[in-house]
Amino acid sequence: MGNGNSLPTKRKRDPKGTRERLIKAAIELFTTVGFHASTTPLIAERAGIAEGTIYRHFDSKEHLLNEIFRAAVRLLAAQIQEAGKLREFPDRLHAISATWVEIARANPPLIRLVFLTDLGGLLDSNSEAARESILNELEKLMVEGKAAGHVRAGSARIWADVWLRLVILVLERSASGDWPPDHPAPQQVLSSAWSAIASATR
Amino acid sequence: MGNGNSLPTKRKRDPKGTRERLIKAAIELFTTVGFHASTTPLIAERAGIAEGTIYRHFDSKEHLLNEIFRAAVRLLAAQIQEAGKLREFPDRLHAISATWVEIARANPPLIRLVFLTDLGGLLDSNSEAARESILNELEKLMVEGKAAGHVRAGSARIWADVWLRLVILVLERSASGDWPPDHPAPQQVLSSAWSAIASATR
Amino acid sequence: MGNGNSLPTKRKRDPKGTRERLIKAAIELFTTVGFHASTTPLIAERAGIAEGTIYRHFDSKEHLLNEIFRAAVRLLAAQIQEAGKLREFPDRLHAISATWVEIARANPPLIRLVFLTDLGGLLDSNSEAARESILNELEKLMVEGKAAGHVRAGSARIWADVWLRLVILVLERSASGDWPPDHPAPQQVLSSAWSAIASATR
Amino acid sequence: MGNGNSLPTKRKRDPKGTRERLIKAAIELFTTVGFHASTTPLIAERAGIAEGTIYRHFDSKEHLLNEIFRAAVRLLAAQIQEAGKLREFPDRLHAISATWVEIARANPPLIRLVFLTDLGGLLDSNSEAARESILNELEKLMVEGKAAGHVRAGSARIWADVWLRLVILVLERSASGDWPPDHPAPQQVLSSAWSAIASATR
DNA sequence: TATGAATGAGTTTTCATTCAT
DNA sequence: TATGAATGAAAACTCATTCAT
Repeated sequence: MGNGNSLPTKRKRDPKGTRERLIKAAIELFTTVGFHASTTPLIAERAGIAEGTIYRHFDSKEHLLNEIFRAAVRLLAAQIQEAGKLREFPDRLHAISATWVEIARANPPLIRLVFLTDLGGLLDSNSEAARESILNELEKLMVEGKAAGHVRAGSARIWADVWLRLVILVLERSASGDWPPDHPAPQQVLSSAWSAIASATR
Repeated sequence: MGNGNSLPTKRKRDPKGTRERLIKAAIELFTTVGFHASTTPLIAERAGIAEGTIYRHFDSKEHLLNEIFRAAVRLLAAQIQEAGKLREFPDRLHAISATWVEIARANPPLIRLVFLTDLGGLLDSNSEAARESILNELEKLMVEGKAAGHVRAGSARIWADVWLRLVILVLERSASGDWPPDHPAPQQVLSSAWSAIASATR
Repeated sequence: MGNGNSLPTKRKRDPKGTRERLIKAAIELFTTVGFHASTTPLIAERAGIAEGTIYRHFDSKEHLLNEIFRAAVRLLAAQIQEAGKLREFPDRLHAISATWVEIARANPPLIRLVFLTDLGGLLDSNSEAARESILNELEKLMVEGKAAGHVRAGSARIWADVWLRLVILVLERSASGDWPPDHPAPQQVLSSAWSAIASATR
Repeated sequence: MGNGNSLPTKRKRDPKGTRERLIKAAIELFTTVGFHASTTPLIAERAGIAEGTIYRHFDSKEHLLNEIFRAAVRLLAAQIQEAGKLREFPDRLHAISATWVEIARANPPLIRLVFLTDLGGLLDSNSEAARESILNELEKLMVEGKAAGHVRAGSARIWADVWLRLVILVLERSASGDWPPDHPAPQQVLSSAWSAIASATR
């Protein structure tokens, strides 16, 4: 729907941004129609560049995907690090989910790429490791949360996964616009996610 | 390698079974390597039939996928209906998850097809409706659960989704064999799923 | 030069011969315009088949080349074997060159493929071995020729190569039609080839 | 304005030499990997210049090939002229082959380009004429050799070709390093080449 | 019903060449 | 003169689908 550009017949030079436009077009397509349906002619057209130009910037379509993916993961993982600086365990989880939700609203494709698009078999080992790192970081947090008596008995890894899945639900709906900032659902689900992993402290 | 000859050395006739074998091969491939990587030559080879034979039974590869998908959904949805006959709300949820976990262990591809494989853009409207029906049925259950004071405040639909996502986590690990029947994690996560949606009633 | 076929607009089925026509078209193109200029669309068009059909018969363009090449080499090598049955050394060489010249006249592309077309880097190890086998067989002959006092001092391998190069000159001109059967040059050059390797017997 | 940045970390200026380096890189690549595999990115990289710079010096890749080829042929043809000054016919042939062998050892790519690399279809008419000129010059020599009773009966053109082919064998092996200066084979083959074309006088 | 050779549109990728700087 | 990002036509190859048998 409406990409504002309109350079008909003779596009030739936009002083800067070929690579940026390529990445933007690719991430949008990958996260909407999927990797296979994002053909190189389509990506090029959406980016307003020639098909061959893709290969000046990336070795292959898979390489393009992996580079974009890792950049996205890095951004999200950085938020976990940042939250680690807070004192209280629940505050950390809040901080992470809050920032991620903001990102989901500001940049839905990024969230979709990392959490919603099925990239099975397309990610290289570096990318898989990057993806793992998110769960690993969350797991570390959960270990500390357990030590502080906040988290249920059971594997910290599992609670990291449980919490993440419910957060992803929130991100998904936030990214789609179904749950705008003033909607009550995000808070409800995040609170529910907390209940899912919290120890039944009295 | 073309053995153009015709020495029926191998399999030739299973009077009943061409269609079954085709479906089995397709579901296994779709859920392991994905729809695009499941090429018709590959499906045919795995099913032990000729490529052209696929089109005796299904109009297209997408049609094949959709038929299989709907059959799988129907099976799972039936368990919800079945559980609806039980009196107590929590028992119903237990019954559903328990049966699904059994299915996941007995027939991992089926569970993968419905819950784990990304089929974005490949499902027709009938199939999408079938998929929706699972959430719709769960939602109905949640409505009743709310009426009985078991479920948190908030949209029943949301709690259906929350509960389902955590159950899917269990199904995923059960289907993969990571969590065998005697593993404690399934019970922990299912209990966690209940906490996620349960009202804090005493 | 004029492939006599003429099935316009709607070619569809020629009861037999797809593979044969493909091979014929390929060998003609490889030996006239070269491997790189023999594009798959061109080969297909010349063979009167669809481009994709090439790949039902051969894994790749290189595979196609190698299969054709080896078949051609086998044919030529067989003539050396055959000649080995003759008693006298000079008769053997005569027999080989005579048969090869016949082949060159009857099937110029075959000779071109083996001896004239530059296939550097395109042949797989099997094909290279096949090509070597021609020189190896000739070398064996030369060893016997030396033992019988017919061949000059020096490495038998070298005299095999020397003799072959001059025979190739004859084959080249015979294949091109420059030297028809009644032309004196072939005999002159073959006699010259003999002088090149013959010991200065008194 | 030069290039905006300015960290002359690498090579930058060989005031004289861009064209030379380009030619050197091209001839090496053409004669080792072939014309098609000698891509412009590769040539440019090997020459240490930018891809676009090739087109400052040559209209096209084919043009580049042809210019190089003609320069090489001119060098070799000059040796024939030079040898023409000698009195005796056999000395002339000796002189030519000796100089060429030296060139083959000093500059293998040059010899490969003219005699060994298959350039079918890539040479323009000027280049073809240049290539012909070598045979023409040799033919003239052979005509004189016949007049002096040194050369066999038959077309002088043919004996030029016969002699050349065996000399090429020597050049090939000398260029590859298989036959170093002290190896006996070159003399044997050159003597054999002489036998191939010499009249059976005496 | 089953076959499998044949199809041809479509895919990713390469590369000689151009042109604004 | 030199650069190198951008181009776009063309290459090899794949695969869902058709159809004569």
